[in-house]
Amino acid sequence: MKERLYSITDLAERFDISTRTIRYYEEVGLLTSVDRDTPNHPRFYTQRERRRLKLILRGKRLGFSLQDIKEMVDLYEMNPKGVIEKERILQFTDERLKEIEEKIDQLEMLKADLLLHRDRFLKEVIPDSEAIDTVRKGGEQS
Amino acid sequence: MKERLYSITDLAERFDISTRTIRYYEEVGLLTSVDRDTPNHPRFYTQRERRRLKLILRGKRLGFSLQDIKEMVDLYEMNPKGVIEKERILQFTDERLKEIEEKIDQLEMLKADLLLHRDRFLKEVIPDSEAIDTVRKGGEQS
DNA sequence: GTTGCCATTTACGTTAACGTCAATACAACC
DNA sequence: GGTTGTATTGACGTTAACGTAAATGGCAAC
Repeated sequence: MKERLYSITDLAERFDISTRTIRYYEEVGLLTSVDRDTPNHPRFYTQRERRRLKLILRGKRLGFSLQDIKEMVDLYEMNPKGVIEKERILQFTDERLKEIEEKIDQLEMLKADLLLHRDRFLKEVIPDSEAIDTVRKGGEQS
Repeated sequence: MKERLYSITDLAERFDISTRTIRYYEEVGLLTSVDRDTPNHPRFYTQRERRRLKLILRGKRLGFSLQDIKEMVDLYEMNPKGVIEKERILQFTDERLKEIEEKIDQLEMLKADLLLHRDRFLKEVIPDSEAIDTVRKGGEQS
C-alpha cells in the first residue's frame, strides 16, 4: 500500500504557512519527513504528519507555545509501558484538560464583557468603564 | 474624593508579575501611572489602571498579543464621536467577538480530542502480570 | 552542457516581551 | 552624615518563532 505523500510546498500552500516554518517545525522535532537516502533531497510528509501539522496550527491559533504543543501532540502517539508511565501521562492529560477548560471559561467572560460593552454602546449610554469591573468571587485571577 | 492608589510593587505582588513587566506595559502605552511632577519618582496607579492590568493579564493568558490586547482594552474607554467612528468601532467589536467564538469552538474541539484519547487510553487492556514487567534495565526502544 | 527552476543548508537578522544589571535618586532611620 | 531600602532610568541581554539571503545541489528541458 503506497501511501500518499505531500511535498513541503503542498503543505505550505494548503495551510497557508511558509516552507521555512515547516522546516523549522521539523528542526525542533514537531514534524518528521520520510527518510531521505541522500541529504539535499526534497522532503516528503505522510498523511500522519499532515495531521500533526494541522494539530500544531490549531494549537498555535489558540496561543499555545510550540513546546506546549509538542507535548500535547506527542500524547496522541505515545504508548506507555507500565502502570507508572501510564499514570503519569493520564495525570498530564488531565492537567491539560483543566487548563483548556479554564481558557474556555475566560474566553466566555471576555465575550460577556465585550457583549455588555457592545450593548451599552448601542444604547448610546457610553459607560464610564467603572461598571465593567469583573468582580469575581475568588480573587484577582480573573 | 481621594482615590485609592497602588504602588508598582503592590500590583506586581497582587498579580504575581514583575515590576519590569508593569513598567514595560506603561512604556508601550498599555498602562498609565498618575502624573509625577518630578521624574525619578515612584509610580502610582489608580484603580482604573488596576482594572486595565487585570484585563491585560487575562488577555495574555488567552494567548493574545499585547498589541491585540491594547486594541481591545482601549475599546472599553473609547467614546466615539460621530456615527462613522461609532460604526467602525462596532464593527471591530464584532470581529473580535467572532474571533473569540472561534477560539472557544476550537478549544472545545481540542478538549474533545483529549477526552477521546483519554478514554481510549483508559480502556486499553493491560495484562496484569505483564504490566508490572517494566523492561527497565538497558532494553531497547520500540 | 547550460539554462531554469525548486529545494536544501547554513547562517545571520528580526520582533515581541520581557530579564538583568548598573548607575542614580530619594526617603527614612540610626 | 552614613547606611539601608526601594524605585527609576537607561541600556544591553535573552528566548521563541520564524524571515531572509546566499551558496549549493538535483533534475528536466532545451
